[in-house]
This record gives sequence, C-alpha cells and structure tokens, in this order.
Amino acid sequence: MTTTENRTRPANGGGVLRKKVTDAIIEAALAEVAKTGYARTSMDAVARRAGVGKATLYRRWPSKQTMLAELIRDKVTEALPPMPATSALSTDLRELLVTLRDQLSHPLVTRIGTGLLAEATHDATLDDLLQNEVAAPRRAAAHAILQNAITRGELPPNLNMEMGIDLLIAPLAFRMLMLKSPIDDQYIETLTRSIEAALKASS
Amino acid sequence: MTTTENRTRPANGGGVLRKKVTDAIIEAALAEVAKTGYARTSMDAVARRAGVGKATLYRRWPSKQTMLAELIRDKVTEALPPMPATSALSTDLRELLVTLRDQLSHPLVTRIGTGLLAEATHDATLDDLLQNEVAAPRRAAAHAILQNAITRGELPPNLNMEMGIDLLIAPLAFRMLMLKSPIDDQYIETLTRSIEAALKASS
Amino acid sequence: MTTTENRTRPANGGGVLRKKVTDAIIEAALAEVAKTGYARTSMDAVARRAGVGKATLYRRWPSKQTMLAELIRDKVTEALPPMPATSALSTDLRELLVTLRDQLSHPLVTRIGTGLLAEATHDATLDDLLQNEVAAPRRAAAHAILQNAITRGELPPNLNMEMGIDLLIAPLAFRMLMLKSPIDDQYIETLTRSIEAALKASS
Amino acid sequence: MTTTENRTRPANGGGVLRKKVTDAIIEAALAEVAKTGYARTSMDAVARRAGVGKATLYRRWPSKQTMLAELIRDKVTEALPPMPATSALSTDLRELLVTLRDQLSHPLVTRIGTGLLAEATHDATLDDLLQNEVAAPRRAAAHAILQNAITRGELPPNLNMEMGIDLLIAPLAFRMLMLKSPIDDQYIETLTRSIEAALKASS
DNA sequence: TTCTAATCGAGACGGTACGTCCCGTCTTGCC
DNA sequence: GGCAAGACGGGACGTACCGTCTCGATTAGAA
Repeated sequence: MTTTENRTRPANGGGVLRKKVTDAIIEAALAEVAKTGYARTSMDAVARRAGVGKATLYRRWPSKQTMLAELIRDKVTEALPPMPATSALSTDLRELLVTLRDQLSHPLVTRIGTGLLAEATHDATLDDLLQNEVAAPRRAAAHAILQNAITRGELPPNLNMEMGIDLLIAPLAFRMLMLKSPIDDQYIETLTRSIEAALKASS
Repeated sequence: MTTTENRTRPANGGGVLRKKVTDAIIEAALAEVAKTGYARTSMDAVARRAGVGKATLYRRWPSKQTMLAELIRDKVTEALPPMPATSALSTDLRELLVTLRDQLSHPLVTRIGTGLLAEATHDATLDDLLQNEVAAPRRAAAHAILQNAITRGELPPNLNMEMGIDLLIAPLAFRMLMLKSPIDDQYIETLTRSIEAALKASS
Repeated sequence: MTTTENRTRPANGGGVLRKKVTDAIIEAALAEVAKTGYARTSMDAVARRAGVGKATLYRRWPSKQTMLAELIRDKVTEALPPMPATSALSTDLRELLVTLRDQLSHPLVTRIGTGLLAEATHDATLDDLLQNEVAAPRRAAAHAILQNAITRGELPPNLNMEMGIDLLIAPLAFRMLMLKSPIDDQYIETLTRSIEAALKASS
Repeated sequence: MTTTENRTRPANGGGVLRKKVTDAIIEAALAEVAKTGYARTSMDAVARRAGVGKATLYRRWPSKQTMLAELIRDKVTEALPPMPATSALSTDLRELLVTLRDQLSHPLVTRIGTGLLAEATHDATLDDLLQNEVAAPRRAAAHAILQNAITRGELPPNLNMEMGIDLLIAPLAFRMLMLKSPIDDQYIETLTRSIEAALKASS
C-alpha cells in the first residue's frame, strides 16, 4: 500500500479518489494487460476502456510501471502468501510447491511477470516493490518451513538458508517464468523428494 | 546467422552489406544497451552513435527486437556452450555451475536478459531464438552430464531428466536473473553437494 | 474553414485545439515558408520553430499540403476579394488590376503560389481549394465588372465572358507567377487601355 | 545541350556515356513522370524502370530537377519553336495561338510544367533554363510577329512590346497551366480578334 | 588482339523528412 | 476538489527518397 494507500481514505475536505473509478481502472488495466501484455499495454487504452480520463490514472499511480506492478502485487498477495507449515518437512514442502505453482500459473503473472522484472532493472522503486512485496513473503514462507524442520531435527542446523530457499523456489519459478512450461503433479512429487534429499545432505 | 547471414556474402557485383558498417553498428548497439537497457535503447541512438543512417540498421534487421535478440544470441553463443564433461559427476557439476555463473554475469545478460525474456512473451520468433539458441545448448550440456553419470552408475537410470536439468540450472539462473544477486564460490560448493544428493535421491 | 473549422469550437468539456498554439504554428509555418519555399518546408522545422510537438500539427491538418494550402488560402482570402465596381469600365478595370497586382505581390504568393499549383496537379482537394477559394472570387469580381459594363452599354452583350475574364486576369497573373517580373504603373495603364479595346472589339 | 553535351561525344579513351542507356533513361523518366507527376517522381523509380543503376543517372544529370527540366525543354524544343510569320497580323496571331495551345497541351507540360516552375523558385539554374530555353523562344516569336506588323504599318510603332507579348501569350498559358482548362477553336478565334484590337489601341 | 580505363547494374551508404504512436502533463468545463 | 475528454511537448518508430559511394562485370577505343 505504498502509492495508493489514500485511495480508500474516507474523505479529507473535498477531493477523494472515488473507489468506483479506481476499480473500473483496475479492471480495465487487467483486461488490457491480459490482451496485450506488459510492454504493449498503453495508458491511453486503459483509460479509454475504463471510460476515464488519463489524468485520473496518474492521480492514482505515478507511472505505467508502478500501476502494473501494484496490480500484480495485489493479485499475488490476495492469492494469499503460501504461509507456513503444518507437520513434517516433506508435507510442508509439497504444499509450498503446489501453492507456488498455482500462483505462478495465474495469467497475470504469465503475462507481465517478466515484463515487470525487465523494467525493474531500470526502476529502483519497482525493483523494491517486486523484491519486498512479491518475492520476500514467499522466501519468508520457505524460510519458516526450513527453520521448523531444523527445530524438529529433520534438517542439519548449519543449513545454508539462502541456498535452501533457492532450492525450494527456483526450479518452479524458473520453469514457469523462463521456459513457460506447465508443471504436472508428477513433477512436483519427484521434486519434493529430491529437494528433501538435497537439504538433508547440506551438512 | 538467421537474418544477416548474407552480410558477409562475399560479393555479387553490387550492393553488399559492408562488414565495417555492421561492426560499427553492433558495437554501438552493445554500448547503447549497456548504458540504457533493452527497452530503452533506441534505434536513433544506435544509428547516431554508429555514425550511420537509420535505414542502414533496418537493412540488416527488420526491427529493434530482432537486432537486439541477434546481438545477445551471438554474444552468448560466442561465450561457447559450456560443453560437457570429464570425469565424475561432482566435478562435472561444479564445472557447469561455474561456467553458468560466469556467463550469466556478463553485463549484456544482466542488462537485457530479462528484457528479451519479456519481449519473447509477445514475439514467437524471439522466443524460439532464446529457447533454441540460448537455453537449449545449456540444457543439452546438463543433459550430457546426467547421462554420463547414469552410464557410470552414479545416478539411478530412472532419473527424471527434465527435473534433473532444472535442478542444475534453475538455482543459479533464478538467483542471478531474478534476484540480481551475486554468487560466491561457497554458494556453488554447497549447491554442488546438495544437487548431487538430490539427484541420487531420485529413485 | 474546412479542416479546422472546429479549432475555435467554444468548448465541450475537454480537449479543444488551443488558439494560442494554432496561432504559433501558423506564424511559424509562414516564417518557414517565407524562408524555404513550399516544397522545402518541413513539418519538423515548423514544429520546432513553433515550440510544439509534431503531433500537434497533425491534430490540425492531415498533411503538409493541406496545412500550407489552408495557410495561403486564408492569407489570400483575408486580403479580401477585390470586389467589384464603381462607375465606368475603365476605372473598374484599373482598380481590379491594381488590386490583383498587390495581392500577387504578397511574398506568400510569390513563395509558394507555384508550389501549390504544382501540388494541385496531384491533389484534387488542393486543386478544388485553389480553384474555388482563390481563383473563383477573383473571376467573380471580373465577371461583375464585365456584366455591369454590358448593362451600361459599354460592352457588347454577346461578349465571350470566359475569355473576357481571362483577358483581365491572365496578363498580370502570368507575368508575376511565371516570369516573376514586377509590374509598374505604366504597364497597368497601358494594359487597361488595351484590354478595354479588346473587350469592345468582341462583337 | 548544357549538362549532357558530352553524351554523344564520339570517344575519349574508353568510357563514353552510351546512347542506348541514355535513351532508356529518358524513356523511363517520361513514363514515370506521366504516371506520377513531377514532385512524386523518384530517381530510384526511374532507374529501376530503365534497368539502370542510379549512378548512371547522376553521371548524366546533376540532380532530379535538372534531368526533368532537360526532358521538358527537349520535348518543347523538338516541338519546334513556333517561329514567326507569314503574311498579315491576324493570321500570324492565329497561327501562334494554335501552336501555343498544341504545345501547352502536351502531357509532359501538363504533368510537370508547374512543378518545374515551382522548383525554379529555389534553383537559379533551373529558372534560367526555363526562362531562356522555354519562354524566350516563344516570346521571340511573338516579338517578331509584332515587329513585322509594325513594319507593315498594321500596329502603331510606339507599341509597348513587353505588354504586347504578354497579351499574346498569357491568356492561353494562364488558362492551360493554371486553370487546366482546354481551349477550343472558337476561343482562339475570339481571342485573336480581341488581341488584335487591343494591340491596335496601344497608342 | 590485347590492354586499359571509364561505364554499367546493383544497391549500400549518411542523411532528412515523413506521418504515427505513446508517455506523462496540462487545460477546460461539468459535477 | 475529482472527473471525462483529450490537447500538449517530447521522443521513438519504421519508411521513402535524395545524391554519393562501392563493388565486380562489361565494353570499346588505343596499343
């Protein structure tokens, strides 16, 4: 809630951004992005589709990037962070992988995920947003799973945490974002076992 | 050598794309990309820097995307595919990871890697190019390593190959392209051992 | 006021072409044309001189030709048509010739008159515009003069009108547009007498 | 024969501009001009149609303008100058007008006449060529007719020559080049009588 | 006949301008 | 004040010609 935290601000003396309008814009933007993809989505088109003046967009977000970043962030966030754990490492693991796959399968991610990643190279704000609000919660979940397993004694206490997290997240994320290749249950099953073994071997 | 394979066409009595000019353009384009990144690199700027008319660019490549794609492809290709193997799984593995890290560290990759990935979402030609000429050779190298290890008896013959390859490549690629985070030798060392364990556990 | 009659559209809740900007463009275009001539005037140069984006020109006129045509048409129109008559044929005649000379001496006419004429060969719209809005009113004035003289009995009623009008207009127009040669009062004086005689001889 | 006087130069050691090639170019240029008009005729198109390299054009003429100017000049010249006179003023006059009409009706004149005129505004060389080689001979013919008539006593000796010539040439030229309107025999007949009267009235 | 030098075709080259599209800002009048 | 509409300055896109330059192949006059 960085750039638009005030869009639900109840009232402040006269001018309040109207929620109805904001929602119409968001819906239009999602539709436009789904149709055209990140780089080819134009603010003019979004405004037109929403039946809204362009200034109305820029009253809410400072740039196209920011708007689309917030969109994806909200979508990914509302898809709930794949929060922690329940019982044993292998089940925690499997659950996390399934959740990740589902979230990464969301058309919004498929459509503009890499676009945002690319843009983030030149836009520190955007990069922060993606790292802190999209990546971080998922890494936190992975971290919690590993920590619990260590506590339980299922994993060695000197586990390299960063690498462990990478092992949990990277294969799925890589395959879906880079190779755009779908992932079936069999793959997840095998991956679960392999990662478990990998982690345990991290003496 | 798809779009410009004829630029070194030795001669045919008349207009041949001149190597000198092509080289100047490539150099200018790389410089421009290094400075500005993929999406923000303009053909006008490249032409200006190369001291060349814009038409001269379009005589060689049909569009900005194509030009930049070919550039990175050539750069990545000339960095030679990290071809396979020598002795034992663990050494093969370590060697592959080191090579990958070095190639992914190339500023060109850092700068425009994700940009191309993003553009590929909307451009089948570009997508093919990246998958077939950049990804495929690396996956082939990984495949060879695994196959050799199976032959040697170091890995189970029923190993899920696709997943095995992902395990080898994804952690590094993910960390460098997505997190833009550097990778030290310690990381590689631990990763090598973990992946080896993971693969052996793939019953 | 064909293509831009709405540029003074009083208001409709939003985007209206702004008069200030339009005026700046027109001034810049006239200056540019005066400096460079019709065919060599570039939209980029006009935009630059006016401190305006190129799209702002194309929002007003669909092409360079149209813009310049409208410019000259307005200039020539505002120089008011040399409307008719007062008393006797010879004075009417002299007055018309003087007015014509002055209008044809306008630097704008000198500069781009022939350019427009040339372009009109390939552009029916432009041709119509020139014939209907520039030529026609002048021919109408000449026609009125002749008609009045016929009514008064100064000229024979079976006068070939078209030819009569040509006799009035052609020598001046030809000399100024084709030969680019100035015309002094003596020339006009002699011409007046000659044309009068010619007309009266048209039995 | 200014710019290409050497194209028939019999020989000079090896390289001579080949007449066959020159003719092919001329034919192609005329065709191209007839199809497209002056301003829209491109050297590339002429070269392509002639099956000739562009340099081959520029070996013969220094610019597009010059080439087209020479073309029209030759065409108009070969249509023979409407040289003078035979007997009485009125017959001389009629003959001149008929000749003029026929020459001005030539499609080449219709097509690029005004274009050249326009270009001449910015190109002194071209202007000279048109004035000296196209206009001058016709004015000379008109001059001869008038002079003969004066000698014969048909016209007053103090006739304003320049204006007299204009009266002979302007109406036809104006009507055909500016109004692009055809001229029938009746028009010429009336015009002949009118001009004759006008000239005689030039006290 | 052989030599030799300019012409030839083809078309690449540096440039300039075209008309289009989109960004993020600004302007106008209504609610 | 927000809002719809859309004009605005700016800048890049890819195209079309201009007149010049670069090739190797051809052509004919001179030796």
